[in-house]
Amino acid sequence: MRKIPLPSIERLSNIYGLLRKLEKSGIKTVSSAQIGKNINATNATVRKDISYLSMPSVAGRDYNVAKLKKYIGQDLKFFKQRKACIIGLGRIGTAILAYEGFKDEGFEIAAGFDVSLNKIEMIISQVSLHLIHELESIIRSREIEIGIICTPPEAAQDTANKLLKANIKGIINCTTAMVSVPEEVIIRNIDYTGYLRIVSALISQRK
Amino acid sequence: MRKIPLPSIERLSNIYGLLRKLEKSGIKTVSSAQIGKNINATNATVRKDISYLSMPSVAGRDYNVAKLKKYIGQDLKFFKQRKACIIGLGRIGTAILAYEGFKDEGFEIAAGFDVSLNKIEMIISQVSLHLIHELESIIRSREIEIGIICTPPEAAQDTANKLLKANIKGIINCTTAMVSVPEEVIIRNIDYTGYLRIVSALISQRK
DNA sequence: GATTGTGAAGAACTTCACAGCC
DNA sequence: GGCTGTGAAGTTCTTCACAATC
Repeated sequence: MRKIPLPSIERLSNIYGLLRKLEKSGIKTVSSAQIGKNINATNATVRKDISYLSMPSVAGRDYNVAKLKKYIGQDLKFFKQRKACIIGLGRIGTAILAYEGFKDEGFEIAAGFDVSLNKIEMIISQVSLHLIHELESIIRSREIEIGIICTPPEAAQDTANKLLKANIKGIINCTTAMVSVPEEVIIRNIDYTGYLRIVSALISQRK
Repeated sequence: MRKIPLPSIERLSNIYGLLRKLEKSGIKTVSSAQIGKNINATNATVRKDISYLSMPSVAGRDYNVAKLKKYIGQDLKFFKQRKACIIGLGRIGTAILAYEGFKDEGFEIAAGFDVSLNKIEMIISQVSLHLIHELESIIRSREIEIGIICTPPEAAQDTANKLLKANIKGIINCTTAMVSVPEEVIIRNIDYTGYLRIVSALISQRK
């Protein structure tokens, strides 16, 4: 298996999500064109993406949903359960905390952190909640790989630094602040304002 | 001004967000390297991005924060106030509804929609809330350009179709479902599970 | 010395186009 | 006929490298 281009990894991740849904609704086969329509890509792009996988080829007919899902899962290591934690238990943090769907997808929210003892005591959750100063030791002891930052924007970089110290492998930054990390740490930003800006800019360009 | 590449538009949007923060903290100038560090890009990329703007060039010294911000805002049309609406008033929908920061960024949440009359009556918000069947008429009459889908995933495509019928220009899809739209409509997905997957896949590739 | 600006080179990604398969 | 698989072509994006500026 050669190195998969980054955009292909992102699309394959999306295709994987699509295949899960198709499987649940009992659909057995799917074409590159159908996949493309769902993930907003061309059929050629989809086929190329799939060609990076180690899946043995059966040209000429639609993809077998279960098989394709298996190979994406295998090559992108989705079968390995990963642990994440949430830092900052405001509205967004608690919304993510309450979401039940992660487990089913192979992710476990293994801890939540906040600076406020009050919040930690008040919030009802299956997830164990802790004060921020316990962050490093808990991440290390529970082998948490991904940190989801939901703090106020002012605290974002500081939180990221704490995560880096605990040797985190990936960060999802849900604040409006930009956070900088060393090149080897994976980071994605989920910033509603940022998305509104990008959509707005693209709307302008269209005309 | 020539056509700006899409990745450049995304980065310029982020740079704009950064400049806003720098301006607020009283910082007057910034270098391409500093910007790059904040948005996770190289200095060359940052300079290239900026070169697409209509800003007159002053080689040799750091960028003037206010001036750069002005030109990005002008060229990407951030000064035009845009209206958005939220469809689906669950946890995420109401969290976005409650967020105060959009107005300050030139975005107005001009309406919220849900299928449940109970929710519409119970939720306390400055934003006017309506039943879903009013979607099209309100989008048209209030000139809403962007729809933020926060419904359960099963309802996502259906909601998108309704938005398309109302001639929406951009969609931010916050469900785990993939939504397909015609090419001329801008769409971005904010899917926590999807981001976890992508981060997870990239962590695997790193090793 | 440190910075920007930018044509040109290079790298990465997408699409084409058609052989091969069902 | 409609599908996949893929080398090759084409396109887009990023980085280099260095002149110009402060």
